[in-house]
Amino acid sequence: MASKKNGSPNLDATLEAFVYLYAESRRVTRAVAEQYGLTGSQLLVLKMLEPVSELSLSALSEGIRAKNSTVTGIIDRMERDGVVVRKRSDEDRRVVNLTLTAKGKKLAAAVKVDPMHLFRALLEDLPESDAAELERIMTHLARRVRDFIDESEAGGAKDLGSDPRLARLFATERGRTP
Amino acid sequence: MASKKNGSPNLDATLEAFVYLYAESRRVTRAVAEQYGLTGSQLLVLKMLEPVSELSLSALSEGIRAKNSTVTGIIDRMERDGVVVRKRSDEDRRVVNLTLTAKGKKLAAAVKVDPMHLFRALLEDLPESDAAELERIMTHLARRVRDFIDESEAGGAKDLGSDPRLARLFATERGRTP
DNA sequence: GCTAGATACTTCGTACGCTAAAGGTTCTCC
DNA sequence: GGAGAACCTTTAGCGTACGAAGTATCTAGC
Repeated sequence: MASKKNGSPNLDATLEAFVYLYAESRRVTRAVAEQYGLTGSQLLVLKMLEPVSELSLSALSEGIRAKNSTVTGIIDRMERDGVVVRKRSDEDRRVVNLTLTAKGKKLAAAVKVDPMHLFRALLEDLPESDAAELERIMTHLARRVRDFIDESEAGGAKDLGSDPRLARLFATERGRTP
Repeated sequence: MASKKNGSPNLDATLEAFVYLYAESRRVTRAVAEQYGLTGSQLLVLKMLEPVSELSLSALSEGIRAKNSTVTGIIDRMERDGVVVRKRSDEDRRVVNLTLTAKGKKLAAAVKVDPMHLFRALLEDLPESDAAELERIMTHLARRVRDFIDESEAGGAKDLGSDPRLARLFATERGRTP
């Protein structure tokens, strides 16, 4: 059932499922965030700040994989809404630390969901052996991607799109049907 | 290695991997699209139009899970760039059908990559049994999410965020550590 | 045939995310 | 003390996204 006759599993089905889950997770995250007057990114930031006392803007940028200037804007709006406050660090006065306000903490506690909670609920319904398999495979995939990206960036190729290794990875030498 | 002592697999690791793959896939898609003067959404549209002779704007909207007014804008820009053309349907003159121009087709052929191609390459490197397992589990997950969403929407709950069933799914009754 | 309502799409207004480039402040290290 | 690095903000511009309102067209029901 999971394999095709010719012995190779149906990658397209896996990819399709992945794409679908990816698209739907965005929608759901957005819908949930909206209930609390937040955007998807803001919910993400809220949940990243919740467990820590404070976090620098750069650290946050890295966490949500966005540029500093993007995060500045997101934090501007969250500060305007009284959810978060900026505070200059005393150790290093270049650094801006972010903390949730009382309102922000209350909000974070009210949103009893991390962005991927729908999947968490579904994962918890999986047979245990499946969950174990999935964990093993997914973490393996993530590690491979991470290694690849790290390697790319260490090589100084800041523009991922023009990385020759990416081009190689993306080249359709296996001749998938067009 | 895949299970924790108490018998339940480590869902957090799976989720973390998923989130990571999700974020990275966005970045990579974007980077690849950029090489061809496209945005991520435009690449998606291109690849959706490539295999068909024409597609209505509504059908496309549904395909990429966006609203008509959003897609109108995306198509505006792609038409401006000479990649795609609009044509009123003859059967139903309300309908606008979309077709790739010669330039669009050439572009689609040049971008030998669907947005998830990085993952395809990685998946192809997986041991076959893993790929089979992953397919089974992922399609199962996707089916469950899809059923859930369909059911939600059939019930007339257009605002997903306020769907009581979602709220239930998202409720942290299992008491994850905050 | 004609009207009421549904459907397909566009337009408009608003907000957000994202980037590159340039600039201010502060730190570090020689 | 000075050069350069690190952290953050500002600015300008584009693309994405949505809801609400508007136009054109189709379909049912009378």
